Amino acid sequence: MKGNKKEKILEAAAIHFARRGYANASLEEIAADAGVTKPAIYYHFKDKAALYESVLCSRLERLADAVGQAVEAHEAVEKRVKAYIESFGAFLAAHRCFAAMLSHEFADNGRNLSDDATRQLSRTLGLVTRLIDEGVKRGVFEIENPMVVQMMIVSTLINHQTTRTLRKRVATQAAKELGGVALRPEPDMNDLSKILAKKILKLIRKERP
Amino acid sequence: MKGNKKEKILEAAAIHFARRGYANASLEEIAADAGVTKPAIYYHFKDKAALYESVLCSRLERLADAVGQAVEAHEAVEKRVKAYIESFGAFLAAHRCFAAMLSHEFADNGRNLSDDATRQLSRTLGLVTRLIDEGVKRGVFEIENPMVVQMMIVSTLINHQTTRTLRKRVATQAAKELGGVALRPEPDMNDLSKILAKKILKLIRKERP
DNA sequence: ATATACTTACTTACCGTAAAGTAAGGAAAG
DNA sequence: CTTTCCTTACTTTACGGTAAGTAAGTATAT
Repeated sequence: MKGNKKEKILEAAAIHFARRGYANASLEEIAADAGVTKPAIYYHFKDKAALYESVLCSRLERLADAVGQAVEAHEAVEKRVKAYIESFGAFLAAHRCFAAMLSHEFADNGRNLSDDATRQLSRTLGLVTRLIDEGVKRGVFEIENPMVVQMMIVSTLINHQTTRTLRKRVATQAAKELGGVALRPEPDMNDLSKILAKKILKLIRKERP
Repeated sequence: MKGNKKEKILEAAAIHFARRGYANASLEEIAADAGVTKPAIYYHFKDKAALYESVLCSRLERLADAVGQAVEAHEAVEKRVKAYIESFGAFLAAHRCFAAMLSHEFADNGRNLSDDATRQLSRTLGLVTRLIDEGVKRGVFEIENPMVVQMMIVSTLINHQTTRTLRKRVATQAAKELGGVALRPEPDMNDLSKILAKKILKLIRKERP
């Protein structure tokens, strides 16, 4: 009898934390989905917070690694920014629960982020700021406030993923209201990150007349 | 003594719903902050959902009105888009709880949005899509997917407001990690919406060479 | 080889707390 | 003296967490 139950718990926990956020996810439901009882969770994890930490931190770490590697594969700052955005998008597309967990954490002002989680998150967020600074220093980028660009990249990517079904509901509502406005097709995550990368670069590229 | 307690309840509720989201806001705490007891809430509102609805819907309605009026004050599509973004930003700046409530709702996929709330939200979100379409039809804008632009505008504005303190924490963390990187000043909401409007217009404006 | 001791990986049954919601009654205003 | 507005005291439910027990396997001693 191997410890595959622990993996099952982690998988179920990711789904529930993504759907309801930390506080509203129920350990009983997580246990049920994992095919165990609640105390089995306490056998593997100290408490609810430790389970959450385990689920979230592993992903934050992998994200920071993935984005870091993607960026390092290029030399030119423009390519690096493009790689950042696209690899961020690819990661979110591949780990669907993760964007929702981050979204809850953002809404909660990081209430449940441990120091370790904060550190991993800052690895990812700090990188784009450094990239932009680098570009500005080299005279390739021109920008008023790098913070704004960071926000545009990160929140667009994350919200696109998490608000998918809500947007559909709102769009349906709007179509009904205005009568016969066609629902338009939505770009998937990889399309989005490509479009976004192009647009962001257009925004920050220094124009040389 | 007229029903000023009801107003107090609504104010306290807005703060708590903004901080913790619908499910995690406690009626007991709301009542305490409003200077009444919990059953007083039940005297004025049918249940928790009705209180939430009342808090959220009034703001969604006012937002849709404010943005609609700001847009109608202009003729040219470019000015209209600018007015949209800046009035949206101004509204968020003036109603600080509101962005956080929306943020929670986004993270929750609109789980607690009533039909009425969804309708009000779609008034605001649908408007920007129509503006962009209009611009494209008139040959002023050029764009691959209006959805992406909508996301960039709305999620940037909302997340900027709600993640303020989290960003500070992350930035502090990053500064410590890298040693001596200066914390940069953050734009306030009105600066942000002005910068954002300029950038978004730059993005979607059709270039005529 | 087999009995003993111990560990792993759980389960059943329970506790304390906090939350939504309610029943019943009281003060104050007209 | 009735309506409005609120309180005290309660019920119910769901949750995080725990105490205690147990089946199955492993290591050790004889």
